[in-house]
Amino acid sequence: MKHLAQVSVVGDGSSPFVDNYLLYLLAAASHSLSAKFHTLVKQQGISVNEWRVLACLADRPGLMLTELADFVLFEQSHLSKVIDRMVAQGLVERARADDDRRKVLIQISQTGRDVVRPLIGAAESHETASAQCLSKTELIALKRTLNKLIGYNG
Amino acid sequence: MKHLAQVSVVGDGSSPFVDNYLLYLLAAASHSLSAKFHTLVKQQGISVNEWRVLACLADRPGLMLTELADFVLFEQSHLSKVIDRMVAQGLVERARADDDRRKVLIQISQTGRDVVRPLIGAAESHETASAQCLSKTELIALKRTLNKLIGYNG
DNA sequence: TGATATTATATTCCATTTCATATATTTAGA
DNA sequence: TCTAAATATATGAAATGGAATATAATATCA
Repeated sequence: MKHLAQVSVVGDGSSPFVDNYLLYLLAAASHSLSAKFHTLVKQQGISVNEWRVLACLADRPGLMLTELADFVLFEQSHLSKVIDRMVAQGLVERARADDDRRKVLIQISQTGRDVVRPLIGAAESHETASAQCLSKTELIALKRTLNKLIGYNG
Repeated sequence: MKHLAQVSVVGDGSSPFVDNYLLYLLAAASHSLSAKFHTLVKQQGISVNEWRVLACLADRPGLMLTELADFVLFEQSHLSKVIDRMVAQGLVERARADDDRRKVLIQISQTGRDVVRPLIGAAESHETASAQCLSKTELIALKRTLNKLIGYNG
């Protein structure tokens, strides 16, 4: 992505709006950092959506579908279809909750774990490489700030 | 979006991966900050894509299609279709460049300007509200850091 | 100049995603 | 308990998005 200009950091209401617009900067940063890693993921034969689901499930096996959807930032109906495909591939399994038979709990399979483990390693390397332009302090501050924003705008 | 846990800021390789993964935090922040504003945009009868195009064009009228696509983070073929719809709505116009008749320059129309102006105001208010949880210093540092990342991973 | 390569955009085909709604289960209240 | 409301997920139709490719214009170079 070509970022066409670096402009003032504090908005004064006059000059270009988008360049200093927080939502744009977040989207652009997310987009440009993702590009290379997503290419790598696809080369492993799994889609970006599948990677996201697997990475979340590696941390939190057995989330119900709606919780997982919130976590991976998908629409519920969308996740339901993504899970269809992943079940077909043997990456995850659906299970009904005992206490509430409406709930579908998503379990990562052994295959899923085998697929995701090396990708998590690759993601960590990629993060390190992508953030080479930041000091360790800056990176920590960035993450702290992003967490604040996420919590505040939940 | 429900952020399920706040975990350590520095990755130690053991505990949950995703919660401290930069790409996830960027995507999650982008997602949760966008939600309310995107609802507002749609209530004005324009799509999020149209808003993005108009906001960029307000700053940079007359970009060629590919440049605009890079800027708004769309695929070229996708933007071509979005522009079709926007031309039909009278929001923008296509013009061939004199110096190179392959190039299509996208011009924002007066209607487009009228539509986007109040939305830019709304976007500014929304940004201020969303970032209430940050100090002014933190917000400036965040934007500076995001710009660094965008530049480094261009 | 003529042939070839490159660049910019549009189009086609197909997968993905969303919106609205249906189905199933549970909860709350009369 | 019975009924209505609420919740969780799935499904179908329609819109959107992306990869590959077609078309058109320009650039390169023998």
